[in-house]
Amino acid sequence: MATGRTHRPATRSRGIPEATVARLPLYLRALTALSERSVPTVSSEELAAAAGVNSAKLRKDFSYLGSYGTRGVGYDVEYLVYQISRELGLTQDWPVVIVGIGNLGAALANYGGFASRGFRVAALIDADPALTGKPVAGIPVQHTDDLEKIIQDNGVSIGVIATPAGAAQQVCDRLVAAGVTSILNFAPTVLSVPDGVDVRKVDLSIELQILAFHEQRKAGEEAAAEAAAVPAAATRGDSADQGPDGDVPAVMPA
Amino acid sequence: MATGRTHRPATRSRGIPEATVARLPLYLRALTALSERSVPTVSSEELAAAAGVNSAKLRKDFSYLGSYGTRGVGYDVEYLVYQISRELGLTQDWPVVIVGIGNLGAALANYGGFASRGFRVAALIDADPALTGKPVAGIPVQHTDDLEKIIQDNGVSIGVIATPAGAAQQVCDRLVAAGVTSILNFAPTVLSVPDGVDVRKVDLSIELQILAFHEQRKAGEEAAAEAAAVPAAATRGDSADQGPDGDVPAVMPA
DNA sequence: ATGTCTTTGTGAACGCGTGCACAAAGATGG
DNA sequence: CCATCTTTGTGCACGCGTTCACAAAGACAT
Repeated sequence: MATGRTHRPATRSRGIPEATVARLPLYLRALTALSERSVPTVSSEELAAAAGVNSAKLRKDFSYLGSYGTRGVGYDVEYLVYQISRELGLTQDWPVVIVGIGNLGAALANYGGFASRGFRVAALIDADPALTGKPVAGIPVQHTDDLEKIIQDNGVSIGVIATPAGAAQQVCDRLVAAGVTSILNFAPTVLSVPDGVDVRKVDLSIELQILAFHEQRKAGEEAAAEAAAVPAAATRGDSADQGPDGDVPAVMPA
Repeated sequence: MATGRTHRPATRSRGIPEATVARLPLYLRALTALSERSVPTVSSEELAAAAGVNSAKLRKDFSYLGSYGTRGVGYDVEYLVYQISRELGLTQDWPVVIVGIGNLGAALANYGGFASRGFRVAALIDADPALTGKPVAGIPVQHTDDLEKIIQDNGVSIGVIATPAGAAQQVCDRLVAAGVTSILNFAPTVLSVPDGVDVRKVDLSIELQILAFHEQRKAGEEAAAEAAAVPAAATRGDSADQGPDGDVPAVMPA
């Protein structure tokens, strides 16, 4: 899960809870897969399993959208695909610009999951003059100098920042000034934006750090379990073992 | 924010709430920046601003770790960096393998944010024989056939999946069977894993879809505001306008 | 038409996370 | 040594999200 949210606190957009909105794309993906297999209807139980959530939660989520199911039968797959798409705004075309065409930016430009969901990469932008004009994923890279013009000419309202951390805030400011109101930020920085602009953050190293935390805890529990398996008077209690629970005061400096 | 969690429900690992764990890397980043500027101490207010959170939340988060502050002064930067690093398990070395060396995998291999936090890319693995032996980010790509041996020889417990969706579950199963217990998944699929294995998911298109939802809502509100600005009897109420609130029944099929 | 069976939609209870507001703790100056 | 000032640590209340459990609704067979 990408972390960071920077949303208006809890605006309950049109009555749909934020947590539900975050799951709609999940349901949509599962439904699309069913649709491709020409499955006509699906029960909340089946769909929930496919999306990896609790069925009660799924039903409650759908209840915020309306009463789209048929009791005793389930949900019509095609109909639900359409309803969720419409709710998410995917029935319209969203031109997107990607700023910062390094490894990550190039990967994003090549990512297939965008086009299939109404997102169109309108332009790639980079500050390096050596890149200007070079095609990436079939689209020529344009120079940062033209950022404002590109945004306005294409009516772009969603921007993706894949620059180094140092450049992110500056790029963000220019995007916002040019009219962008939603930003997906891959740079490891906290962006400050005016009210009315949404920022979502994806941070790869944060995800790994969270995994490391749980990994460490698992290792600690294992060690504790092993220690507990040894009846009583094993080699223990002496060196505090510096396990993840080695809560040594470590000498407060200053 | 990467979405998807697939964690044990609410195990309150060692008493530290999951939400707090997710913010620790944020604090750590801000603190590291301060440390590089040789700032000796920082107040909860300042640090909270730098990390983009509420200061009360930050203090409560830290209170789960222990009483590491000094009233009237603030927190010692170096000390706190150490404590959070230790808590997250970043004081030890975490060998990581990346499976699937396409655009995204290559971007991840080149990502600098790993090495600086105790993560070491132990190996790159891909199923394409044409890639085998080719260096990416200075590391030669190895073939999927050797996956199990690589995991075991390097004592890897964290795996990153950057393969196409179709291959993800199979790769996941092999990783888990070989001993991996934490997985960061970039493939757009729900992975099923046995108990005791943590999966975190990062899905680029989901993030964009959530932004699109809010973007659409903003456009709708704007339109509504404009309509409201016109006193009363404007051209309205006729075609339902098909705005984001055009909740047309749309003819239930089936 | 009536009964049975399946599955939805939701009321209600509960738990987690957030933020306020303040008392306790320590620094600092006289 | 005392007063004042700053900043932490936390008790408390509130709201969101999750889950249970069940009544209502419709399909389907007889």
